[in-house]
Amino acid sequence: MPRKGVVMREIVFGLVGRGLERLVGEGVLPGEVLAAFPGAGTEIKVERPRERSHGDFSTNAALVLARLAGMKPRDLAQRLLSAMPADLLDGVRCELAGPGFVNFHVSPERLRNVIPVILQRGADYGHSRAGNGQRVLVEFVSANPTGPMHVGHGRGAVTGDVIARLLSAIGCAVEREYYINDAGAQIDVLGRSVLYRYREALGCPTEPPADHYPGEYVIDIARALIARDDKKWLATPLSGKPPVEVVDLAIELVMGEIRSDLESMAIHFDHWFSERTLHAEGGITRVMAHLQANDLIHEGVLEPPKGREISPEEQDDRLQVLFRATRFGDDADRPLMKADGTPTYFAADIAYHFDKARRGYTRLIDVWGADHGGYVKRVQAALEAMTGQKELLDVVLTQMVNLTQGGKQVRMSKRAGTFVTLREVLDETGSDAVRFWFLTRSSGAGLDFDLDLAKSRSNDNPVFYVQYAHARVHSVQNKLKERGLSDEEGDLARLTAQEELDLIRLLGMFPETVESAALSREPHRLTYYLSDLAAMFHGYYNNYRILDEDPGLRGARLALVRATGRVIANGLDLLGVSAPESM
RNA sequence: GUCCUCGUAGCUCAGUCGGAUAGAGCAACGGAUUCCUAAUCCGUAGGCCGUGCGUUCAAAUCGCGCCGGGGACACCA
Repeated sequence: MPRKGVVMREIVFGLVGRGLERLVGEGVLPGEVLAAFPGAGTEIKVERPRERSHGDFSTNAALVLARLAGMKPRDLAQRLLSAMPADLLDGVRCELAGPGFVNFHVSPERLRNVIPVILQRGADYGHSRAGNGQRVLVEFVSANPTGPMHVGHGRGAVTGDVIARLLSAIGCAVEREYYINDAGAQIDVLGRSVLYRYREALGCPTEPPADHYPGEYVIDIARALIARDDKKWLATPLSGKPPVEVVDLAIELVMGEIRSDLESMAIHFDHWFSERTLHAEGGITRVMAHLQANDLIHEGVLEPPKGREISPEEQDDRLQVLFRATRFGDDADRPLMKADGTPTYFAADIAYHFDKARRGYTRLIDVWGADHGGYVKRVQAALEAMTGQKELLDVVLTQMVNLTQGGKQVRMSKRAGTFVTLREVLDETGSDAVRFWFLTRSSGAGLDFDLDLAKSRSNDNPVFYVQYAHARVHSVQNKLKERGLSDEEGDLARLTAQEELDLIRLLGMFPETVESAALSREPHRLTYYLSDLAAMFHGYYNNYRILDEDPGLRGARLALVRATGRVIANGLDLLGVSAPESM
């Protein structure tokens, strides 16, 4: 009898692996085939067939290896079939199918085994060690401290946080980091914007600075500045660099808002990394020296941008310091120094990412808005230049969020200061709706967020749909007590209906869903899984009485229902969404 | 012009980094309620997977070329 807790998929991998070993031993196949299997480098796969009649698992091994063996695929498949060890075959029926697939049908007895496994492992079910203890740093949000978060930032926030949760679940050591761009030109703009509103509030208005942030929040900061410093800054000019004391207060207040928004969505960071520390601690000079020493910097003239017309006056023929990004696959060499002698944002970003690498993470993940997509190559290029490591950094890009209400689009414009903030949306719909909804699409696809639907208590609202499935699980159990029915262990063999076996199969796929969502950095896979699971459960619930009079059957169905509730709860937990027991 | 991204049912999108007869939700149409929450479910209909070539035993998936949408393209971040 196979051990409880061993995932079915692993057993099938074992079957195929041992079968191949034997064929190698018999000289049918060359030894190399074993080196790769079941790693990533092989074409040989064990997968879940779409078609149910094709079984629970299927392998293409014979199709892939037919040429190497000099045999027809079906003949090789037949050899593989007879080479598989009988001791692992308990409850698994294998057959040759199609052009040379070997299909594995798992018996109902074996399938049902997952129910006690889920109930035993509880909150741990779905967790694994597939991540192999890797140290991963996920950097996300990193919204500039120049204004409140908008919904687009929110999407990045949820995406990053759930990627981090998923990676933890598969056994990675994950840390979350927020990069604060608290140095640079946009911060000066913020400072001047505050001074402008400050003078306005004190009754000494001036012309607004050429570039300024129009939002209400700037006025709030100005008021706070008055409260703290009174008229101290009235004589300060609105051009040039604003005083540090003013800028720092502004950053502190804006970051306070951002932190509280994140807090409302239960997003916690391990590190808040300030760009200023890079400048202060010489990180940038270190990077420049390193690049210089490796002949990765040269002086050159920047090619004019291709996308727009450049007037002759605008044209810049100046020699400047460029990083040889083209050596690492980027389209152009990128500037490291501004005309005023200060480093570019890119230079700081190299230093920042190099700093991450030096902290010893085996993997870096950045979540950016899609509008920064053009930036991916150069940062990856720089990181490779600094560390010699390729593919250390994964960048996940999130597309825009369109807010709608009653079918009409809610217009957002940062320039006009009328954008709808994340805070407003959170107050309107709540964290659960926002978190779940932001993951109902792959991050690369645009997303419509319907404010009305997201807070509606209807089956059209995917959040409620899944949460309600969970609530139902508990509602049945309450009913059981209410009626004073006995809660016996039940006989799982009584679960013979097609719907029951399908539900059980789906429960068994939860761990691999978590794993694939984590490894591919695609949290939406989990969202889809939960919606499917909820749908299947609702269907089952509607067509079968859980609280049957027969205690044996009742107990079995209750176990299935509880296992389903467990999986939904675990899944929602990975999404950071609550699993209410009643609604 | 270059790079990124997307193109799948009327609409919004999945499709597990090549698998066997391409899925879901919404919308449309037809049903289910003396019953554990109808906040739910069941059924019908709907497709040249943008397009052409190529790679392969096998392509919605990979490569190249077009077509179309979105985004990014010098010392802003």
